[in-house]
Amino acid sequence: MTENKRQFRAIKGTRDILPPDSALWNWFEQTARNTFESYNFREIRLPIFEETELFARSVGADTDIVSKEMFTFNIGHDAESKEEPSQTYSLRPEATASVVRSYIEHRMQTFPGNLKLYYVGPMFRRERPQKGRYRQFYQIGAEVLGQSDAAAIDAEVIEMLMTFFKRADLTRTTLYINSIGDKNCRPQYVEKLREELRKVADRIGPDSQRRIETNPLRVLDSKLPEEQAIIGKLPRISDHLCDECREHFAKLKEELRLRGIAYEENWRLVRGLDYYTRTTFEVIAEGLGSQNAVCGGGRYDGLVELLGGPPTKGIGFAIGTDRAILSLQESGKLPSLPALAVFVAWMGQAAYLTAVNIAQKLREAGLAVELPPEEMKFKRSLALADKLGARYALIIGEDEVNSGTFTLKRLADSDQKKLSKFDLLEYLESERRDTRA
RNA sequence: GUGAGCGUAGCUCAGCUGGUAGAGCAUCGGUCUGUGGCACCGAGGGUCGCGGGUUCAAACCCCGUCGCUCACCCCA
Repeated sequence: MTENKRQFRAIKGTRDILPPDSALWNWFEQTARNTFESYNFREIRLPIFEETELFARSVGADTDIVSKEMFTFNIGHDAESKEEPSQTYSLRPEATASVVRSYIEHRMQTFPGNLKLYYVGPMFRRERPQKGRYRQFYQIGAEVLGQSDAAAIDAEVIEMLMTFFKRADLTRTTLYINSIGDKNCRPQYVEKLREELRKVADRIGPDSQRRIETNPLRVLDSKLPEEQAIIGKLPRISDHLCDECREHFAKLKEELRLRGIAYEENWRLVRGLDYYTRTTFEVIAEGLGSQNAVCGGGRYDGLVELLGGPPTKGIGFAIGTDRAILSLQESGKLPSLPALAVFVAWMGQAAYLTAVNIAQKLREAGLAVELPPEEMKFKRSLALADKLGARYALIIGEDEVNSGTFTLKRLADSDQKKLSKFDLLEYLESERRDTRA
């Protein structure tokens, strides 16, 4: 094998986010941060790997995510690392488990009020990649943990989410909500659903048949056209919620209405993670493939206890950044992001010193400046400025050096003027303020 | 894990019934020693994903393999 010629490439399901896309990503994530902080959420930064057991316990050992989609590795098995005990770790497939682990570890129940946290970062699932699905993908998520399970919390979380989408100009989305009951009423419903499904088992596909025993709720989620009529006649959880859950769901809808949040009830909306209770919600967007959910979330009142913490209520969501960005790009409604402001077109060694100095000044003033490291032919210099998308070319040659001025040329319309150093700084700074606002 | 489609230059693609590769764009340079976008000229860049088979001859046909894409499952 001649390994020296081998081309390395990003491994399956991972990808590079290159400029100018990276600017769009930063803007999107920054918009989320700004929105969330206006709701008094604060950022938590978490490890990207944890003990495998944490995910098994929280997400659910029988879920696809844990049973076959985690990147898991062992350390401490070889002699060299004998200081550390043998451990099995996994790259996080989602972040709620880590937030809850951190909540318990740092006794955050002693923090004042409801704890409102958000996170931004990569997640890892070993699935077959397709449109809008990657093995390393990115999520922006938020969680509220505390003693209260008031429907107003659910509503505020959803309002915040939809407000963010609006600010990011990710419109043409649909919010679906549902309640899947709690540990009192859901098991009864699931049993009833199972009974009904057994009666029609011969008329549904093998996947759905299998789920009758493993996870009857998932049958409701089936997309097979031939199963739709049958599914439509199955008992609905909304008719089988206990009084508390029914009231909570009614309250949520009332809260959403008074906040002006448009939603659609979707009795077939079930979520794949074991820890959800009561409120579940999902946002789908246009311009995506079959993976069209850009956000999923719900309430998880038993999770903190399940992981060994005090009785605590919780709710949260996770936005799929890759998909949201994809939808944004498909919509064509992209924001105009800061580009190169000034290209310094200098000629001759006499101008070089001036060029270096003014570049420093302009950068200090917050402008993006490109200073060619080597002398270029003037014509090529302007051509390059154009190709780099600069708004201005700052021309410094013999004339300018002799007269102590600068020639500023606006590339868009070729408008050109001679300015003193003071006027130049003044002019560009005010121009920057105007375009930023 | 399952299925389908596709792999020719950095990108988008052409290449007829098999005769050992081309265009546009992009990049770099020239026409053009202080004025970009245009035009013209030129250059670099490809073991046609890889391996095997059939054939006098394979980018093209056959088999295998790898990769990518989309879909299923499931999920953001």
